[in-house]
Amino acid sequence: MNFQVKFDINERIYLRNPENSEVGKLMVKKSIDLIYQLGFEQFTIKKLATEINSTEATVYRYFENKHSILLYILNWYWCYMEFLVAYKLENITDKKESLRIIVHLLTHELAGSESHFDYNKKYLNQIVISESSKTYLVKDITEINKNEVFKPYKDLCTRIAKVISEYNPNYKYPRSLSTTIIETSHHQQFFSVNLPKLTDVNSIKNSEFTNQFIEDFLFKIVD
Amino acid sequence: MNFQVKFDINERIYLRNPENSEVGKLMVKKSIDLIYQLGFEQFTIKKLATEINSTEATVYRYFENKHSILLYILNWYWCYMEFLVAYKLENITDKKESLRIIVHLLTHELAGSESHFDYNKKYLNQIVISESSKTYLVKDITEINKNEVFKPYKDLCTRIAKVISEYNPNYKYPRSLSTTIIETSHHQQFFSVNLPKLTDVNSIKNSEFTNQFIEDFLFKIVD
DNA sequence: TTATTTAAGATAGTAATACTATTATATAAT
DNA sequence: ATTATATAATAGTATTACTATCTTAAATAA
Repeated sequence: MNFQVKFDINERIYLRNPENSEVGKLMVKKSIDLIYQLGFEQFTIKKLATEINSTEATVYRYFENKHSILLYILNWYWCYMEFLVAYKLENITDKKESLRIIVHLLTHELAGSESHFDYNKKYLNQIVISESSKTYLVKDITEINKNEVFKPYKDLCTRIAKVISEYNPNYKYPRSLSTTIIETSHHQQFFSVNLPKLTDVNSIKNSEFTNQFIEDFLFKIVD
Repeated sequence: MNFQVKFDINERIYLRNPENSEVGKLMVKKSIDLIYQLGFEQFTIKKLATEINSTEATVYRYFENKHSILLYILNWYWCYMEFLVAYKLENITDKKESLRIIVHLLTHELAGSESHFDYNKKYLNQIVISESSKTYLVKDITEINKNEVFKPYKDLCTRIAKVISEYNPNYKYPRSLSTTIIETSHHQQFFSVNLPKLTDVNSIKNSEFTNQFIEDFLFKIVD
């Protein structure tokens, strides 16, 4: 079975919906490729324009600035992750198993077709790990937040918090625990690859290590 | 009682030691003020030069680029934090109490004189919360890490991990747990102020909330 | 005291970036 | 056939992250 999912990304993130044109779609896809390759700081609108055989002016007709492009990508990811959580938890009654599935989803690469039209899931995963905090660690966070651009992240957090509360209704910090496992899955994966002394990785794959670490601590907390 | 502490910051972070001159010291102090006020992205060498009544050329004689200035500030913080942990844990035999002290230190503002010569501790604290991850979430992390610029962070991690292992020698992930409580103290404080829906803050102060959350979380894991 | 070293200040300049504005052209809808 | 709309092409601005050079002031050594 194979299917595609589409999400309505918050209109206030873009000036013109990139989903509605070929250049627009190419723009987002190539942004993912470039941010993965160069890192967000070295990624520029000029480089993106060159990559899509177009001009800076065209890019600026879709996005106000490069921060908006990152936000767009992350919004897509948060929506996709929430969809995946909902999908994979369907018909699972065992709440322990539900939590295990969530941790697995958060710590492993997104599955998905690697077609030419699709976003590169491996790249997207790396962007989430290395760049996602740059969407909110900005001085004008309050202004940006007014546009509800973090709603998909909050929704994902809410959904996970709900499962935590169903598993243990007495646990006092379901939302904070939810964001902690999300953020921890990012920084432990980053550290285990780049600054391994900050972790306890051994020979196993970093995603597997992070999965084990988070599963271990999650159940110690909620049990 | 009042005393000052000095740390030998890794020589590879600066070109000329800012501690050895008045402009140098002023440069670091004003960088803290400006990064706090503007955020790291809006902070520029030009603005810093103007602030210290000097020129960009002078700043560049001390630091290669603005990333190095952030690294210098964070290195100072990590050294200071490790010193504080060592100092506050002196003569404490109860390991549970030791862990409580560590969590308190990580989640509360640094104490310290607010003299004109000292770094502004309130600002420094905010920089640690909002900007510290930008020291390592960069594409050239591998290159940068070769200069041992993250040694103070690793040392802090090692020291906390040691206390965790002394408390519970069977716990398998002391280093990862150590970095997790450090990083969690940052993002939960940030979220509780700026994106409170991602947390469970109520009316209490965000540092107090974060302290309670992490203490609860830590002891459920290591007990 | 004089000579030498050293750091800071003043000034200028470059390449890259994040935009904005304008016009011409191609395409699609009416 | 006309109109609306999007894109491409081009140009331009302000800011930034640097680099280079030259002068001046101060500290140090002979």
